[in-house]
This record gives sequence, structure tokens and C-alpha cells, in this order.
Amino acid sequence: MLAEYKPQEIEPKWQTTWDQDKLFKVSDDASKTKYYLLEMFPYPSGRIHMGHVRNYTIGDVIARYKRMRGFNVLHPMGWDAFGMPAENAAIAGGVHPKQWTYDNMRYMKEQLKRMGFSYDWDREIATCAPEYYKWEQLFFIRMFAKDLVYKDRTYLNWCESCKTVLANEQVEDGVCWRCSTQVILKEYDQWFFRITRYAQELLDNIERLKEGWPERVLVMQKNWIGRSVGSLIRFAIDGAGDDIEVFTTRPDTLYGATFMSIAPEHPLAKSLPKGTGQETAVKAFVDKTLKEDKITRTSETYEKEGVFTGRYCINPLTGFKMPIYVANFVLYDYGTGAVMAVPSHDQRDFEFAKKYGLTIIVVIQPEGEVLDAAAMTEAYEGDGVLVNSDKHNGMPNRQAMQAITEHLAQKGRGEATVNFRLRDWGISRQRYWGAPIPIVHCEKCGTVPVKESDLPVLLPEDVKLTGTGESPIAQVDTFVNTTCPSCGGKAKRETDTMDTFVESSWYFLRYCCPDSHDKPFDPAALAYWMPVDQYIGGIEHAILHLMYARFFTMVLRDLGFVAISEPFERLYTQGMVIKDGAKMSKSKGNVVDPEDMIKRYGADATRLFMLFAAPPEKDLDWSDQGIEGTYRFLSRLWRLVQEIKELPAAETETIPPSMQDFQRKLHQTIRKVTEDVDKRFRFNTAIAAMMELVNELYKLKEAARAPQEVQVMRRALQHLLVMLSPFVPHIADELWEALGGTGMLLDHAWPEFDAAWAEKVEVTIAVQVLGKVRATLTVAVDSPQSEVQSAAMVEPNVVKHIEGKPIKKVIYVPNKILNLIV
RNA sequence: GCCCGGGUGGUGGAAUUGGUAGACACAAGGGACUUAAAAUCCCUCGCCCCUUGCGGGCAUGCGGGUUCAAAUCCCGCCCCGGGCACCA
Repeated sequence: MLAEYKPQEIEPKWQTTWDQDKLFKVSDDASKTKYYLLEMFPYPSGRIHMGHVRNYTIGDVIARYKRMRGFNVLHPMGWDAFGMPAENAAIAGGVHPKQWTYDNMRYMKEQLKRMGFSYDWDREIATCAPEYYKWEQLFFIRMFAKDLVYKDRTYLNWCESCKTVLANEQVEDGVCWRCSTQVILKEYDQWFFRITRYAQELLDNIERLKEGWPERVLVMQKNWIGRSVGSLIRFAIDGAGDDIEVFTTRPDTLYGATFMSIAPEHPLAKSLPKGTGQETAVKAFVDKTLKEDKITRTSETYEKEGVFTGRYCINPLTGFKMPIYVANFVLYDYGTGAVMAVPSHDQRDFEFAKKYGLTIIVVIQPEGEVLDAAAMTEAYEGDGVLVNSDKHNGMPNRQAMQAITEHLAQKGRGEATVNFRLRDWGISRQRYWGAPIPIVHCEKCGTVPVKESDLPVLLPEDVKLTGTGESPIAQVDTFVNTTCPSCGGKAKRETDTMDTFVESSWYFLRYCCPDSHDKPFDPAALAYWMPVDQYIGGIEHAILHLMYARFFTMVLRDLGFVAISEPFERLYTQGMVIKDGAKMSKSKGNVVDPEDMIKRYGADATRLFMLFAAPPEKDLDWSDQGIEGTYRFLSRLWRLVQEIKELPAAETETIPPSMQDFQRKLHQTIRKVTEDVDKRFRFNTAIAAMMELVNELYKLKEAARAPQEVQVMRRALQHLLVMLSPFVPHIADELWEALGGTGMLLDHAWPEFDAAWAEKVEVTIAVQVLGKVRATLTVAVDSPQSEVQSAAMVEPNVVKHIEGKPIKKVIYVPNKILNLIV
């Protein structure tokens, strides 16, 4: 053993040993209880960053702990390898995205190994590999057959100068990030996954997830799904055969609907004004509004504007001729993209009506008040009784919701319905570095899926990436030109690729059986490993990724591939790593490279600092001095072991009286660490407890030198090393060996505490007078009130504050507090 | 704007969930060792007040409230962060 702690020497040594021993290899073993621990896989951006280090360190502690607890732990790692940055790198530096991605994966894998993470690398997957995405293409085809995939028109960000579609991220303040041209919305045909078909199940299952998911994630998902009960109402367009459909949660206000507002994206915004003389005005308004982003448009302070389409629709109850407006605040994505406007009872409609001089009719009268449409300064959105509502007059509005809906149903003008805020998932991307959508467009047969036996549809490698123009694959003739799977005639391939969220929606299933070649999954492996017992990742994924993964699992279940409905039993969301109060980013220049930390302080000190500096769910403020502190602790531990190793010890089980307090401390520490790790993932306090134990040992080392005493310290050190091993595996194995231990600690059992030793024998009770602490008493645990009270009554400071006044009331909380009320 | 979190010493945090606020660290200051430095070890360390020994007051973003007792529960503000559907 080295005299000095040199992580640069011991860490590579143990990493090689673990590798050679295949220590992290795991196989399906029905005789053992499985534990599937998953961390969100990284995008291969080039190097691992502190966020990865944090996420994977948290995961590694749990994986190693569970393994030491006897579980058969699946702890895999892979790469979310498709995505925009690879293309951007290609545009900037001329490296092919594939080359760039694989280089990055190779480098980052080495980095992860240098951190000492216990991954079974035999299960490594990369989503950009054809043997991965071919299954995704298979799922697409099966989903297509079940009508879970469809094509629809939608709007995309378009840069007229670059002639290309832009991601939201590529639009900054409404202009293109590359050339600063004003971005416009352009209509496109896009592929969608019908996630809305699962809206109710996604919502219902939230109940089941309450046990293991953070409350706030579930609340966010619930709000995202946004179920609301209401009515679907059809308004006939005056002088035309068709209707405008509207979803409303307030059918009770229908008698007061005096105009109609439709979204600028609504197809009727184009067709209605034709021949009314309003065509030019409407088009100008639509064009202008589509340049504004959605966050602005939904703002409460946003100026509500609109333009008359020149057409009317008919209120089905009153026959009122409602002018149809295109309004900037109506969202095409929500409900039906059209809103019946009731200015008296909706604030936005009220403002709009005032601005354009539209009719306001009060139909709900609050209790004990008479609203006057002419005098109102704002809409009344509360409950009340119906007025101006024909046969529904006098009815409480809550009751009227149902009554009016039924009335409409009889007239064939509407029905009760449930609306979800959740929208279908647009998965088309006009990009190169993604999984090709396995569809062929045939002039004769239309849209035809590729034959399953022809999968995978390989992504062509010979492409030109310029960052401008249409999708790069569209220019690869050998890819585009094909034959129709149905009629054999000439056809063209779909050139959109899939959203990379699709790959990350099912990767956890593939880890269970990465070698399955004839089918996507081996049912026996899935039956053994799924669901994931613990999933760990950033809170920023609370909605999209987690919702998509849940949805995909339900789809794969209905396609017969998996037997479960929810993929993640428990979820833990870790906080971000920040420095100087801001998220680490290149532009802010506050990035700390984990590589430098490994070189200077070693992987163990880096891991330990990550775990010690904050509880995992909170944001972690990186501090260069902080890591020095954890490095110092490890050096201290190193010296302690070396010194105690040299002291003569007696082979005995007895605890000498001089060591009984320490023995108690040891078992209390084991209990504390076990509970913190097992129940709460509170690694920071677990580490603090172990630091305290080391401090105790340092004190004892000076005083206790009898062989029997040394023996107690040695055993304590061994327990400590076992407990430290999930946190700092390299130094733990090294010191374990130095103390004469055999094997590697990952194969060692986690220590059990002895309840008798862990019990407290004494407690300190705070004595309060009128709620203020005036003294503390150290008494035997569970002392009766009478005993504590009489001891308290003779405390000088207590006597002083009672001032001879009579005691009116005594509150006694055993082992905690005695409060005297005078 | 909407949805969801957070705010405790000079700093990161602790207080296992209504019961002694500040564990464990970092930084800072003082001391020991050393020719010297580094390393290491020891001590002090929320703010204010009386010289007073074991003392008193104030303190958990701000303002109210409930309670014998509030960082913790309730109401109203302020500030910071995450997400908002094509970043992953």
C-alpha cells in the first residue's frame, strides 16, 4: 500500500481489475430478486459534463448498494445518438454526423469508465445503429396499421432565406439563429402519433405512480394532459352547408354567445372570407399573427385583436347572427380552434367585444346583484342564475350546463364531451440524422408502409449537409426513388426522419435483451427485468420524455410486445449542476470539466463531492474549494487506515467498557447511513454521518491503544469501508485490501446494525419556560415526566424565569421537550 | 402569460416532517509543528447587547395569522429556477 493517497494510481488499477473480473456483468437469474436501475442515457455531445457525472454518480451509489443488498442489479448504459448537434457539427466542421457521433461515444465511454461507474457495457446500445432503429420502424408500421399514426397539416418555423425548417430552439426572438431573417410559419404535412387516444389512461395511471414518483412531476403531467369536461357545440354557418364546431366548458352561457372567434390557423380563416370583400384584410391579419410566438399570444396582457371574416354563424338557441372573427388569442391547438364568444362572461371576449363594438348580453346573474351589460367594466365569470335564456331562465348555471347540453343534443347541435389539452405528438423532422420513417409514396397506391421484411430502411450515408434547403435525404436520389411495396411501380420514399424522442421512448426495454436479433424483445427477459425499478434523471424531463415513454409502453403493450403498462416504477429527479448561480454553459464561461477534476482529485473525490454538496433533488452549486474538502477527507481516511493497521490488535469479540460509547456511535452510524441511502437517497447526510465516525476514530486513536480497543476500531473501519464503497469504490477496495479483506466490496454484504447498540441510552431535553429554552437536561431515555420536571425545577436559569409564579400548564414531549407555562 | 418547484450564517447545506435552528463541510481568523513553505493537528466562528461565569435580545426572502411551541401549517406579497409540445 502506498504511503500517500494517490487516486491517479489506484483508480485505473481497480477499474482494470473490475473490468477483467467482469464484475458488472449481469444475467437473467430467476433465483435472485431483480433490480433494474436506470439513469437517463446521454446525448453523445462530445464529453461528459457535470450534469452527467451527478446523475450517474447518484445511480451508481444505488446500483452498488442494491447489489450489496443481494439484488440482481441491471445497470445499463447507452447513447441517445440521433439529434441536431451532430448535424450542426457536420455543417460547421465537415465531419460526417455518424463519424462525429461514434467518436464522441467512444470518448465518453472511456470517461464514464474513469468515473468507476458499474455499468454492464455488454448491454450498450446506440439508437443510431440500424439494429436499433429497425425495430422502431417496425413499431411505426404496426402503429400505422392500428391507426396510431396519421398525417396532418401543421405549421412549422420556416426561414425564407435559408429555405429550411427551424426547430423552436433555432428561433431566437422570432428570427433565424443563423441569418437573423424573420421566421414565418409554413404549412406542412407531418406525421403524428395518436397519443391523445391514451390521454385517459395516461391520466388514470398517475394514481398508480403516486407511490414512487415525485408529486410535482405527477402534477405537471396531470396539468399537461389537461382533462376538462364540457360540450361540443355545432354552429351553422349562415348561407353555407357546413358548421363550426366549438368546445366549451361553459355551455350554460350559450344564450349569451354573440360572436365567434376562430384561430388564424383554422382552415375556415382561409375559406370563409372568399367573396365577402374581407379576404385581403383577413389574410394580412393572419400573416401578421402567425409571426408571433405562442407564449406572447397566450399572455394575459397581450392586445386582443381580430378581423371580421365577413361571414356569420347562427346561435343554435337564440338564432342570433354571430359575426365570425379571426382572433389572435385563439389557439388552433386547443379544443377545436374556434371559440364561441360570450363577452358578458369571459374576460377575453369582453375586451374583444368592447374593442370592436359587438353585442353584449348578460345571461348569468350573480346572487343579489343585477348586471347591466352596458355598465359592465369586466366580464362576470362566476356562478349565478340564468337570465335572458328563454326556457332555461331561473336555473342555476351549474345545472344549466347539463340541461342546455341535453337540449342541444335533441336538436342535433351538440353533445357532452371530454376535451384534453394534450395534443398528438408530431414526430416528423426534416432532418438527416434520425431514423427514416418507413413509408413509401406511390402515385397509384398512395401512402404505403414498407414491408416488414425489407426493414431496416437504412439512412443513406452519402449526403451533403449545408444547413440550408430542404431535408438532405430528399436530395439522395438512390434513397428517394424506390418501388411501391404494394404494386411494384415507381414510388418515392418518405424523407422525414423521426423525432429523437421516439428512440428514447423505448430504449429501456432494449437493455433487457440487446442481443435479440429476430424480434425487438425477448419476452422472457422483459418478464424478468421490467418494469424499471428506479429511474433517475433531470427534472427538465418531467413532462415530455416521461410522458412519451409512458405512452410508448402502452402502445407496445397493445401491439403485443410488452406485458406491462407503466415503464418506471419509481422516479427520482435530480437537480441541475450550477456554478456562480447559473446553469453551466459555454456561453457563460462557467463550465467545469469533469475530466480536469478526475485528473486532479480523482474520480472518488469528484463522486463524493457531488453527493455531499447537496441532496440529490436540489440544484448543486459547484465549488472548487468544496471538492478539495472531500479530497482531504479521503486522504484523512487513508492515513487513518494506515495508522490503525500498524497498531497491535487482539483477536476478540468483546467490547471493552472504554469503547462502548464508540460502539454505539458505530451502530447508530450504520443505521443512519442505511436509512439515508435506502429510504431517502439522502447521500449528503449519510456522508456527513460517516465523516463524524472518522472524526471519532481520530480522537480515539490518540487515547485508545490497548489491543482490545484497537480491535474495535479495526472492525469499525471495516464496516465503514463497506458503507463507503458505493460512494467511493476505488479507495474503498484499496483500503479494504490493505486491512486484510478479501475480494471486492461490491460482492460484500452491506452491514447490519445491532438494534441494541444503536439504541440511544441518554437524551438531551430542552426545558422551556413559556416556549423559550432556558436550560437543557441530559437524562436517561424515556425518563418519566415527573423525574424530568423535578430536575428542571432546580435549574437556576429555569427558577429565575419562573420568578415564583404558579405553573399553569406543563407540556411534556418525551425525549424532546418540557415546556412550563406560568 | 400558463403549469411546477425553491428561498436557512460569509458559502454549500442540516434540522427524518410542529418540539434545543445552524449537524457535516467550505471559507475566514488565531495557535502548534517547520529554517521556511506546503501538508497536518488544535481552537474560534449567525447578528446584536451588558465587562460580567453558567446571561439577555433578535434571527430561516418580506408582511400577517394559527399554536404552549412554526424553517416546518394557513393567507397575501417579493425574488430566483425548471417546463411550455421541433434542444435532448
